[in-house]
Amino acid sequence: MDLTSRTEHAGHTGRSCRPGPARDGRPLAALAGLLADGTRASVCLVLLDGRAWTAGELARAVGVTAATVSSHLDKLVAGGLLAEVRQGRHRYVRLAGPDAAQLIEDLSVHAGPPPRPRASLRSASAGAAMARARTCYDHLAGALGVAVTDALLERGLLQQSTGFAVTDTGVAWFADLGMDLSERSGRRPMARSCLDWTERRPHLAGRAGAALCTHALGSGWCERVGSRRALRVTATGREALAELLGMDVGATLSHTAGTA
Amino acid sequence: MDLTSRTEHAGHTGRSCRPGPARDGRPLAALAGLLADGTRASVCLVLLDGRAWTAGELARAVGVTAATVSSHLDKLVAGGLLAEVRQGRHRYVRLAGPDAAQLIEDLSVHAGPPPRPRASLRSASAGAAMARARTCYDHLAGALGVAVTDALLERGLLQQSTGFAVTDTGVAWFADLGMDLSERSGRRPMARSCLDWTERRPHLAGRAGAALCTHALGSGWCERVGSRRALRVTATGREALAELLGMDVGATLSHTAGTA
DNA sequence: CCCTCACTTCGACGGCCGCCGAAACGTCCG
DNA sequence: CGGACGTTTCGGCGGCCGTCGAAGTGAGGG
Repeated sequence: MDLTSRTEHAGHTGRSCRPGPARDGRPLAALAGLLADGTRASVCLVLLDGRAWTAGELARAVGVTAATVSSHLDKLVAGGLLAEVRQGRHRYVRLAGPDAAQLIEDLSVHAGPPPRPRASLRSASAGAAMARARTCYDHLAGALGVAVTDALLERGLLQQSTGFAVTDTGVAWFADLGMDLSERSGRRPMARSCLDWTERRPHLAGRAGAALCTHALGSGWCERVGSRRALRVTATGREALAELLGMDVGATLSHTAGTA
Repeated sequence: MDLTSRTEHAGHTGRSCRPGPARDGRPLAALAGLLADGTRASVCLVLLDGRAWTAGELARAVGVTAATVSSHLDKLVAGGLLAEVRQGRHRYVRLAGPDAAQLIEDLSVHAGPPPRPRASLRSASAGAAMARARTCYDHLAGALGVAVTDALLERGLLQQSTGFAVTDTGVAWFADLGMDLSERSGRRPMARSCLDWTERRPHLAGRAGAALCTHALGSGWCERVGSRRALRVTATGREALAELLGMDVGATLSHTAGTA
């Protein structure tokens, strides 16, 4: 209530009140509050695979009642983090968009488990050890994502400054594979950097990352394993990655993380 | 009941029901929880000015008791978002670092007031209308920050791909002003893009942004107005910006936003 | 040495929120 | 049409948390 009066004050004059308008923190708090619950946070992390899940699936995945997850979904949808599609007696939800996915990713990184010292940062992307392949919302992640990104950088198809930028030759490379990166979709950048939890290294996201992931799945380079985010690189995928990017994808790709 | 039994099942075995370990959302929730309170969020937004505030100042700024703010500071410090320095009977707190500032900025943008249609995006950076100058953690923001960024881009000192990158000539330009950008401080990028609330346009942050802001304040280009984030461009600053960047900084800089 | 002041601790109040089981609602299917 | 199933609503329980005033702690200053 003290809070209320203060806000009325500052709220009406916009942001330009005298010495201490103290920009209202409630919108921020409302957004943060959506993720401030362990169950809701888990739901969002599960949805980072970029696909739509039904309410029941999510309930089982995070270990709560359908009733509980239902109310959580209400909040997440109302808060704009999730989008829903009702189909018959099913309620499908997915992340509202790349923005929401990015937000959750960012927070996850900051909240990350106490910065555990990594064994060998380099060896993780060194070919044989690249077991962990998966998707992150709509692009490739895990060791596979990092390795592909490294390969793109090495071949001059991608450039790293602050984030990533697709070079001219890179655009041509994508075009050769039937991916037109020029068409802008909303405000989404062509390339952007995404830091994931397991690798702690940036990998390619943005329109280019999404296109590459779609292509990888569509042309049989990778296939989903189980019902989650895990991927497996197929034989044709190994060939394609070797030919197109000079990557040496070991045979260890059969075991993937995140499933059993 | 089928559902029920399955849920008990999942509940007791932790969250590791077969197909999905369903990464634990609690770390994320804990971090989000820090900002999920209106008062704590307000405190963090106030601290975005990059300076250290005492507990009492913050209490007055956000309109709560000293006792209340004290407990909030405990949590924010424990959560790693704030750093504190005890000096005599004062407790100074500031944001823990650029990471924390960036996190709060990002969330603020997402939580931003319903995407209000901007009047004229371009005119806002057009010289005479650049009244709103301020700092954002440790770099220039507001219309001034955007205008300076635009000028840097126009002169080829900065390049925009996904984010920002300082060009070679840009590094030399900074060096001429006595700023050595080569020294890496931690993992902070040389240049990065920061999107602030008021302009809704990216401006220069990162090491280069911080160096420029420090230089602007140190060499008298700008001076703080009041006790908050607002800045005023001085006469010498106008000259310098005109000479070095060809900027036409109107005389309207005397009125600034955020103070009176 | 005492008074002031900034801050912290304590206790208590109140409210909000996540959780569940049970029951209701719709849809799909046989 | 009736039964199964996914989802939602409802009621109620329990716990956590933000808030304050009052008392306590400790540093500064006269």
